[in-house]
Amino acid sequence: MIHITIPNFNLEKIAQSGQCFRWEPMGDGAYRIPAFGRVLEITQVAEDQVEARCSPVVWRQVWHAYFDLDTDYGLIHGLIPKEDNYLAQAAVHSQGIRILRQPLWETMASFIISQNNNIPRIKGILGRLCQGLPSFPDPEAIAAMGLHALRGMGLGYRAPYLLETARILEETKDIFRLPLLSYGEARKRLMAYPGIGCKVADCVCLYALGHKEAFPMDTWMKRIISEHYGGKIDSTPYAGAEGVMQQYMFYYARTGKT
DNA sequence: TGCCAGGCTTCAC
DNA sequence: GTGAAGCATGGC
Repeated sequence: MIHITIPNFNLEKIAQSGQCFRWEPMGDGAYRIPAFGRVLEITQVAEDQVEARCSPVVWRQVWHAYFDLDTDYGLIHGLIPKEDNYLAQAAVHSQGIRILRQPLWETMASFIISQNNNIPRIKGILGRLCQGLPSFPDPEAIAAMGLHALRGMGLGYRAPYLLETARILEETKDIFRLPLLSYGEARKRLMAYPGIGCKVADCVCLYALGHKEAFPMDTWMKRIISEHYGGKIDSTPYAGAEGVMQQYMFYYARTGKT
């Protein structure tokens, strides 16, 4: 068990921020977090303080990057223009959220499944997909499940998207290439996969590849921009951190009071 | 019950 | 290049 103090770190907010779908709440601020073939048990014990059930070495080698601990979120908050009231409020409300750096394939699969879907149902599908498995099924395992089984898990019309993407990923070995690409290159390459358009590609770029300039444009963001920014948002003041601001606005719109 | 969900593909035009 | 239809499913 290790005790760690981290500025801008709130497990519950991250859990509800819509970027991860397989965290298991254990009560009293504790979560079981599966990633990279491991499971981390971690508890929020105070503001910006957690206790994690792992060794310091594993924390440093695995979870440090997962929780994006090299990024100074205080610095990012400072980029918000004073006159941008909505974003300023969203950032205050969302303080503690970090952009996770999650496994690439799981993120691709999760956001293919997320399209035109709601979060409780996404979690249900992913839970069934991992049922009885020690970790998230790799592309080969998904391909082996076949269309019928995937449909049986509730993927609907997304089943062939996931199946084809799994097959192509196996062939291309893109799992090793995508992390080496720039944001623009990675986005373009991702969009060549069936079931991955600009929004899902941006989610993968942001939540798996660490490209914080990615700004996933979903129905919530479109509504926010329409209602609070006159239909067009200027993100140049916080260039390079667009994805973080997007996350704040998304979380605020979903959980904040009106 | 009907609407909607962290959209994408296809097909007009 | 832009716009609209169609898509499976179940949470609310």
